[in-house]
Amino acid sequence: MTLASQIKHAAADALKHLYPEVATDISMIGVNQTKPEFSGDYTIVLFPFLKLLKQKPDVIGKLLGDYLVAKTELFTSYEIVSGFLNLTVKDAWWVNFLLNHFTDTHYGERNKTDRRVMIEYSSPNTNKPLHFGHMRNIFLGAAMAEILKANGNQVVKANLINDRGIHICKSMIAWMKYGNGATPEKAGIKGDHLVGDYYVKFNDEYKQEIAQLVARGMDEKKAEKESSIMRDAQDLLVKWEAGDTEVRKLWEMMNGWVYLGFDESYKRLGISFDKVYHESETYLLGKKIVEEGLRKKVLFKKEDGSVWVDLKEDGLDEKLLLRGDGTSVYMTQDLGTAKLKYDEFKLNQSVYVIADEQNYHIQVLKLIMKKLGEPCADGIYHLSYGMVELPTGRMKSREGTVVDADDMVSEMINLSREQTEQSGKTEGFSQEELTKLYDTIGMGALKFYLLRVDPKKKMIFDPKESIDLHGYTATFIQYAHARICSILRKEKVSLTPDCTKFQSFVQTTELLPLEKKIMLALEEYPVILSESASEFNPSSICNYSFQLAQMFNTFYDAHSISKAESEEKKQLRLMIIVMTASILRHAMNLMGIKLPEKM
RNA sequence: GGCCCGGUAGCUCAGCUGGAUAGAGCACCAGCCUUCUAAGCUGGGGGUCAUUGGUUCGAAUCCAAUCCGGGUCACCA
Repeated sequence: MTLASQIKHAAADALKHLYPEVATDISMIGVNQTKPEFSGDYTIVLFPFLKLLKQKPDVIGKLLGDYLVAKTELFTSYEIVSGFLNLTVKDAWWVNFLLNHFTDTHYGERNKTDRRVMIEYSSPNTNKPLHFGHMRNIFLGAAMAEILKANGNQVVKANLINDRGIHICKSMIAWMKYGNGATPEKAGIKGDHLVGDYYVKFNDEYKQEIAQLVARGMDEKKAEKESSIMRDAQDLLVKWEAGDTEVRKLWEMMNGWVYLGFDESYKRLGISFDKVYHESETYLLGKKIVEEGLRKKVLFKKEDGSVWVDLKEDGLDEKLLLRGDGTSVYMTQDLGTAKLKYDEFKLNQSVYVIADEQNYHIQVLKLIMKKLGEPCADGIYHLSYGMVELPTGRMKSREGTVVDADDMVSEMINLSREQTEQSGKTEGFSQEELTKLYDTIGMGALKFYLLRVDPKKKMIFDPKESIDLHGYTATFIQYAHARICSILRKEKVSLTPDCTKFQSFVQTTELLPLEKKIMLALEEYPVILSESASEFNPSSICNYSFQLAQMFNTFYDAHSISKAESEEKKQLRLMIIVMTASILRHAMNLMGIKLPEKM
């Protein structure tokens, strides 16, 4: 149990003893960290009790404070300041806490349970390379997977590849018309980029054709339908659905190029999946569910043969589930995949990392599953995140106005190299070590940049401004960690000392405010970790890590560790920094960010 | 128009289960390297927490209305 909740319970017990005739409730007790301008560690707010206990805050505070100091082993003293009871925790408690946990490299984690969670993320289309927005999705998914694991869940990381549909046919048509048999090898570029270029090419040609038709006096709507290149793409989709061997062969070849490109990008980003679904393999499954729904009369058929669900009583509209010609729509395949995931892995929860523009879609998906009586319905959770936009507005692959993921990674690694060289910190590293270091710093900065913001908020990224390596960044945390490692190296203390070391430590001198401040933060980590899981928000861990690193840096400047005032202080501080480094490593590992021992 | 999300310092964001004088980073100004890594530290200026009303001992936080921005409401995915 955390210290804050121990205090809460102690206070609840105290109130029961002091006011046995009044029914006090633990939920009334607010325990916060004491503001730095007052003395004390934790504060109990007294105002909520005034009415109930019919006494002044000073009276209640004195009774409560006296009781807590006398009857618990937690506190040395208290102070009442205008309705706030500030409690000072015994130094011995902190020292004991430190001795018990400073070598625990899994501090804050919860025990494994049987709870099974799938988290689906990335889920790319195979007609274009990954861009900056996809990276937010990917890092969010990967970080949440690790955070959920650390909180005891069994996690399956899944990727659903959107490998069929009209958008892929567009790239194929453009390649056939203008490609002259180009391949990634011949062109010397990654397959996903090559295919993406033809997707852009298609749209350029499409727009031109429409412009020409409109110039000849056709209205725009009609022109969009009459466009020959669009018709070609639609014909291609029909052939694909019919299983035309030539079309399937081309489709397989071009998708193959894209997969190789994706694999390379994923590898560079340090991302992996336990299970990969392809929409081409799952899109038919939904039809069965729809037929079942028709039998159960949950769904209905219109005259033209199309199948619908009526969501009016839920405040929504009618939603199409199957076209008149019997082909499936986006929702159809999602119904199928949702059930497939559930049946295959017996999930308690199925998390979808998808941009907030699809809030409505997922809401409807969940609702339909519920109406159909599918048990997977309750477990569906949409981790909805805001889009990454450019200062000029949304990124559009079609128009080629995107920040490319591969380019961004290269730029970040370059930037970290430049800054390292500039500050003359390359000494003592081999070329190989430097390459690794630049990757660690560059990728760390990139991941942190995208994870430090609350997922549900949209972000604006200006490509003209490079991502900073100072201030609220991964670099800052990495630097603090490297500093700690440097001290430990010199003191010949392992990053993960064996737990018997320091056990003979005895504390005789009072803890300094800065020492206690860091310990307070260390103690809080488990709460941060579990909240970030329940709220599906990695940014709170970024925030916490930055603050902890900042506290260390302040401490580092104010007090020496190697040359502490006494051997006792040195031992204490070594334990503090061992645990600080350990938590920073743990927290950043969840984000997929590595912390170097030297930089 | 209906529904959903957002609006906090010049910029990017924390804080939101109501609590003490609203916090960081960037940028700007002034200091700090013969002493454990200055990718750092200390201090300073900078705020009508979109607006108005309500709830109460107390509101950035809860409620209502309004304004602004975005998303969505396809036989696209």
